[in-house]
Amino acid sequence: MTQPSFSFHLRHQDGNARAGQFATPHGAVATPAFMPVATQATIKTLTPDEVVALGAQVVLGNAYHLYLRPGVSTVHQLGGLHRFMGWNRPILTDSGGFQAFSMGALRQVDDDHIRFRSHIDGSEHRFTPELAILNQQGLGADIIMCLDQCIAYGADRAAVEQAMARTHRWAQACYAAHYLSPATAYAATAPKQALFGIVQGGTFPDLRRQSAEYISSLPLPGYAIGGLAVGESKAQMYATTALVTDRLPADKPRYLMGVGSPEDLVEGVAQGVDLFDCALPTRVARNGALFTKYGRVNIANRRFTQQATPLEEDCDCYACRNFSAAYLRHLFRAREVLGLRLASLHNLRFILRLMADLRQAILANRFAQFRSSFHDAYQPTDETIRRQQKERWLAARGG
RNA sequence: GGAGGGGUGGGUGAGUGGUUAAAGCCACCAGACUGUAAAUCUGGCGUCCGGAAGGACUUCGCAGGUUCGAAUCCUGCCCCCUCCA
Repeated sequence: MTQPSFSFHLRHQDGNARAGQFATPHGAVATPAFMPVATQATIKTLTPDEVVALGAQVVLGNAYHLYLRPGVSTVHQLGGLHRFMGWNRPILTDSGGFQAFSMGALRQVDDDHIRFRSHIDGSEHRFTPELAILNQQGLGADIIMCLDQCIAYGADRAAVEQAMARTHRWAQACYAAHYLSPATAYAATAPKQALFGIVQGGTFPDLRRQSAEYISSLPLPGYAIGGLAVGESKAQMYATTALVTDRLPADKPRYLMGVGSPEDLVEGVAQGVDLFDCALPTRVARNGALFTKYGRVNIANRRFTQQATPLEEDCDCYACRNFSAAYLRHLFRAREVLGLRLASLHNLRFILRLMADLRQAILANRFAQFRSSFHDAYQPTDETIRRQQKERWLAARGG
């Protein structure tokens, strides 16, 4: 399917890391890029102007949440998602497949649909590939996603294979619905939307290979890697990412879904990923965890009580340019809403600046140096250290 | 002066003979969060040893007493609150 408005230009490659440009009807996205998450048509606590000022080029909305509330037709009648949320740049919507994974007891997955109960009022709904496409056409995002089945880490091979097979069938059905039978209620928006496919396969190398090959055989303008960052080790996640990007076409954007943390973004870029989205920076910000170049800190900790200087002296975010770490700590302890906003501004600025720095490093052919100096400074969290120790211990024990 | 009520771990507040180192909430101290059911969740919170399991010791205004055993019962003292005068 030829969609000239969605051209991807690979500007430069340094090792496997890529710097490119992805065109959409609402403007171009310089990659590698991070998409802040606006599940319910808002980056929680921030205005679109603020999000633009942070350096975001594209944001992610969620078709499942917006389908339940306020409803796809409502958004459509109000002029589409861009106008509804006051964001006139590119938007990507997720299909709702991930909610079938994350909402546990409320859903049931069958071969041709996902059935779920609304977390809002308990009412029953179902998504088929065709409905997932229809919903996303109604919302009108620039990039829409195939319905897929994300499966938990630790599931046995048969279950992972089954989920992968469904994902493949659904991808074919989504492709057909979006590109081959456009006579839907929202036919006018469809040509202005790029549909991305999603690779699944858990952490089984052969399944991932198989999935990457199948999904990339569909003539789509971009390909995503799903089902990662769901509990597997970072080593597995990075290895799986590398294995998949190796088999995706070089001339199309690659999108690693649901990633990530600063260190994961650097590693994703190193494996040749172009697009990322993640709730982590903003969610964690609202819970008081802030990124610094030396690692993550909890701003509510006692050690910040008297810190008159900003959390990061050389950070150019609004919070660090105007307030002391002690003030941020105070806002969190006092449960003031400004604390949530300042923390979100800081974390998103940290991530978006990181992406810009990665892009510059690639263009200057110094990605490897950037990567290693980043990791030298950025210390993993206590929990990550504990996990790595456990993995080493299990590996040693297993021989 | 009279009548009544009450003093519990940082705060509040359960507990009225053993299952109580003492509920719950708050505060405090940490940790987690990856295609957002999240301004949420988890752990710790008398002292000492221990990674933990666990163990030792000291606690319920103060001092005595009854009892195998007391935050809980008795006596005295100190302090606080309410109402009446």
